[in-house]
Amino acid sequence: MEEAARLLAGLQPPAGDPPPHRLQAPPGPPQPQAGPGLQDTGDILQQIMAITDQSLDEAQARKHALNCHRMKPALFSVLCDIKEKTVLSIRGIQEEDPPDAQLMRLDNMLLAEGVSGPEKRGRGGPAAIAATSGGCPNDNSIEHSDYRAKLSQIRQIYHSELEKYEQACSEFTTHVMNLLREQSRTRPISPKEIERMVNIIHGKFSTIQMQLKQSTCEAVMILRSRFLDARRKRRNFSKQATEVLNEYFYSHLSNPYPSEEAKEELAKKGGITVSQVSNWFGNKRIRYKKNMGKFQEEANIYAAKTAVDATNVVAQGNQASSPPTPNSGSSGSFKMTNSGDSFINLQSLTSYQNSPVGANVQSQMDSLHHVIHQAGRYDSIVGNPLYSTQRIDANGSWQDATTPSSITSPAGDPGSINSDASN
DNA sequence: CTGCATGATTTATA
DNA sequence: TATAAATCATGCAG
Repeated sequence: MEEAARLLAGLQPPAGDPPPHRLQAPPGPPQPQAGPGLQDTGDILQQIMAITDQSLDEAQARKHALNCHRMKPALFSVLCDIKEKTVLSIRGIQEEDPPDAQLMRLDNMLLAEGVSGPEKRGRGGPAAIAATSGGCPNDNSIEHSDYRAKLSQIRQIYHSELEKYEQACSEFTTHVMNLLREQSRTRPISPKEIERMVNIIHGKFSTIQMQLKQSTCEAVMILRSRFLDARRKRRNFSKQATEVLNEYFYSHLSNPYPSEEAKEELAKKGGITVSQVSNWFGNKRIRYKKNMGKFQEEANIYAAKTAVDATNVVAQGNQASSPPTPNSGSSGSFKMTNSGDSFINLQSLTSYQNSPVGANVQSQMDSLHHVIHQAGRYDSIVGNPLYSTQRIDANGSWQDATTPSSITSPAGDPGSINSDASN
């Protein structure tokens, strides 16, 4: 065995030669100082090298021949010997695992975005498209479904790629394992080494997988940012949403601050989000206050509408259909007592109802109040926002306390405060 | 193209 | 933290 080792040592490539490139052994003569045993070993090696060039059957036959070669056990033990020495140095290279933090981050993000993990098909695919193309006029949901459709597209690609990688990985692993098992008959390969090789392969493939995850994450991020940008692009609310919001606004003109529950209700009815409701009321309050003349017609329409509705509802004895009114009754800053004779008229108008006074009556009073105001003074004060302003001002409710002059001054020019629309 | 309408965002304030 | 006020940026009718 020792002799064989020495012989083999003579076959080692020269120092400068990169060892892995010797698969196709040059058919040149053996080493110059070749001895008799060396010739045999060289032959064997050469045959091994040439095995790739052979046809499969031929290769099989040659392999068999090699296995039966008289020098084979000696060569095998030499290889075992060499291996024993090199395996130690290989051990040290082994452990290099901890790029897991990033992988975890990617995994978490993909999970959070719904790309990986269980599929939740609430309204992602064709169903959502059908719903939006049908009756639902909600622009928001159109964008929403668009976003979801794109996301599910990403998800699909991700999963198919992942599957492909996994399949390729397992195929390759199986292939390598078979190869190694096969080769273990001619050279010493322990099961542990096979396992190690498998791990290496898995490592390589998981690197690819991580790249896939990374690019998927990037795609999702881009999609998200685009979606958010698109959301920033203003889209007008549906008629339904505007209707619902205006109804609430004008029927709660004395205190147009919907509670959280009311906002949710409105959001649901209008098919928009709660924060959109908040935005809308913020905009509406400020714009209404700034130029009431502009809104008078609208106010009339909605006030009359809701007043009629509420009256009908109350007449039927059903009080539950109106959204809860914050500060209804005597609570809050709203003071009805200052609103003058029209309020008294309003009281007499509404007093025919025998139902208990509650939110509905409050809203009716708001609505009717507005109508009465318009009916009484319309011909003389049409378009003058100061009239309505006074009413709100007199109620001491939600007028701007910091700029009372523009509201209370009877000679104020409505155009002068209409600065909002000028930009 | 222009000007107004309008939803969203930003900033200040209580 | 909710709201007022200012501002931004787009939608849309004329």
